[in-house]
Amino acid sequence: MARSSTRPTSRDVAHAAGVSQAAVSLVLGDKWRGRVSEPTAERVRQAARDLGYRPNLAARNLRLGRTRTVLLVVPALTTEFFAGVYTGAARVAAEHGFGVVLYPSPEGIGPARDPFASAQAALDGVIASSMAADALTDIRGDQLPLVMLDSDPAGSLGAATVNLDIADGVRQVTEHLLGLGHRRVLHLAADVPSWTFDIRARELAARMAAVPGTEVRTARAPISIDGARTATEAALTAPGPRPTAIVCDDDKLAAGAYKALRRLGLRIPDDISVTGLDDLALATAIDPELTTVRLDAELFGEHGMRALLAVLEGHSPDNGDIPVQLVVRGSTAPPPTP
Amino acid sequence: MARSSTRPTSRDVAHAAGVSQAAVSLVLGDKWRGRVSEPTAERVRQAARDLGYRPNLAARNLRLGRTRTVLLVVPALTTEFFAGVYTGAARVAAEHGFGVVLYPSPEGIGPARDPFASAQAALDGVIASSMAADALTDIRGDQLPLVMLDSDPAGSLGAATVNLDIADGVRQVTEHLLGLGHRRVLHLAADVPSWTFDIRARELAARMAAVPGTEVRTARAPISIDGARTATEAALTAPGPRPTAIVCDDDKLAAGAYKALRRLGLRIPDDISVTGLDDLALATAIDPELTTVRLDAELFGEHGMRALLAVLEGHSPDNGDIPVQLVVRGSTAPPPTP
DNA sequence: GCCTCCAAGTGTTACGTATAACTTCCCTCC
DNA sequence: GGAGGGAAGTTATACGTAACACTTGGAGGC
Repeated sequence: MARSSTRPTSRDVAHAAGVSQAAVSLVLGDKWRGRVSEPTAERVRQAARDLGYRPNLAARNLRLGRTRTVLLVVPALTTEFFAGVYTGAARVAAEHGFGVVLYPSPEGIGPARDPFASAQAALDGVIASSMAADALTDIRGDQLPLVMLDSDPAGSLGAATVNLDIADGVRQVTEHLLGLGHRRVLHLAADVPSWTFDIRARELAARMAAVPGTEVRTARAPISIDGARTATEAALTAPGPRPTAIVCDDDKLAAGAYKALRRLGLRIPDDISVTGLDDLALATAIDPELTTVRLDAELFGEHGMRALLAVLEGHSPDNGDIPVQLVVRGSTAPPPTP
Repeated sequence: MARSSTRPTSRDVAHAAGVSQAAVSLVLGDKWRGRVSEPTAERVRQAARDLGYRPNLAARNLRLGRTRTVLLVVPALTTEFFAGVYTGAARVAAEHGFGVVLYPSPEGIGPARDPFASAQAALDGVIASSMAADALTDIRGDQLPLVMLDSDPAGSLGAATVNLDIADGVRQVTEHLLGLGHRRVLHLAADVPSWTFDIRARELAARMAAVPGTEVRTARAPISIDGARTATEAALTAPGPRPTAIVCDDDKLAAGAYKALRRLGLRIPDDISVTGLDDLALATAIDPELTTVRLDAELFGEHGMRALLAVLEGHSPDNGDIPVQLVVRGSTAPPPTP
């Protein structure tokens, strides 16, 4: 049969179909109406099929000077949420003929390796989570179009930002707890420097401060179940009146709080209420099911991709935070009557 | 806002350093010892730094005819486990100057879109989970080197396979339960056609059949907490003697079983024991903590990558299943005395 | 003084593709 | 019967890089 070992090129297809390489490019690129006759086009397509021809992407990318490929930089840890982000981004990308390549910034210690060295695909642009901020310096070095997810609009050096309306989520949580009668709250905060966590603390403090006689204490923990358990135990065994509710920066922290409370013999929600943020699968796996804020990860990814496409086309993306929704489940109730 | 309209090329660097493009290529490619003097080399490096030069990967890939990039095809659903697989594979890849690109096969209905169209990077090889098997036909069409993860060695059409020793994990679970005195077991099976699940059923049945007076019933559920809850409730309210233990195909199914048992008013492990498989974060978030089989996802990824590198170099990879380890926690105990 | 050898480069080419510019042939219209 | 025009292609080129083959200017050997 044909020459083996090496992949067939468009020239091989051309030879097999008895036409020039240019004709093959026209036909397979779907730009042949009025330039190549239908029978000839069919002959080319048949030859391509017979040879199992696949265009060489490196060559195409070089020729076109663009790759229709975009990099999504995400933290390696919180995988469930960012799987949703990827799904949404990839869907929108596919609609526009783009591909998405993931760069999970390694969760080990130390700064992320250069994402461009690691994700060796040639790229048109980058979407980056602010939680993978250690990779950011590398990225800014390049002049690649960049969209930041959940990043401080003021501190993003001119990059476009797409944000979930976390502040509103925290507002909903706070109103919910205040409405139930809670006044002493423990804030179980993620021990990760990131704007998206800063904003939680700020909003919670502001909302609570607006009501007289309230108090917010803060405990910091790494984002892991064990870390959260330890921090919660320490906070609750400290002197002073016990909080009647724990507001957690995310669902994983809430799962850790559950374990601490169980150890301390406190019942949820009778003795103490707990809230999360994310609405992961975890939230309905634990008992009682967690009152939390649902973040629509896929919608987040879709908006991120759309923003990047806008930047690539020279428009400025339309901002506007993505709404989030409180989901009330069994982990919150009025505080115990003393 | 110096919109440098085009990215600098190696020719620009050459011009800035007063040398030829070839010299730039030699210096930056680290192949210059004895070919370029040290002062000149330093001038080139400085010019590259000044201009912010980054080699065009499309051009390099085209020239070299290889990309040092590998595709990892994973199912979009079970993200935590495959995050670990990615981490391990990426670590080994980096040691050999390779990059890894993820293709999470879309979890929607219908066959996966062509991964090569979607992950538009040019590729040297592919590692694919058998759980993303719907993408497999596309892959086999190409002649790309392929390594399958957790796939039937006999049915993989000659592709190399790397497998966890799931059979041994199930054996350990079964011995554990038999040792505690359990004789009637419910197998909560994943309703997903995949060799890795088939093997669980086969091994469980074989081990139980070796002991007289035992019985295995099977319930099938999609891999979701709600699906597992429904299936478990149905199985436990069916007529006949109630099983004293539930063996789940993975941890997520076990979480669903927990919810069903709580609804039915059955205590774990006093009334009924439960086991999982994976050892996700979920396993220690639920109460009581889950007895399960720890799969070392990172080690799995490392072995997969090593196997692919071997194939790329023309060797045949050394097979041998990856060991797994039973982790006994609070969800298993002797059956209740009647 | 001539040959050889080596260091330190330069000139050139090919990788596979997409497309602008050109050619050829044939048909139509005045 | 010549001008014009469209259909159906082909030829030629550039994208940015890596590497082979070649040049040049001395230093050293005999």
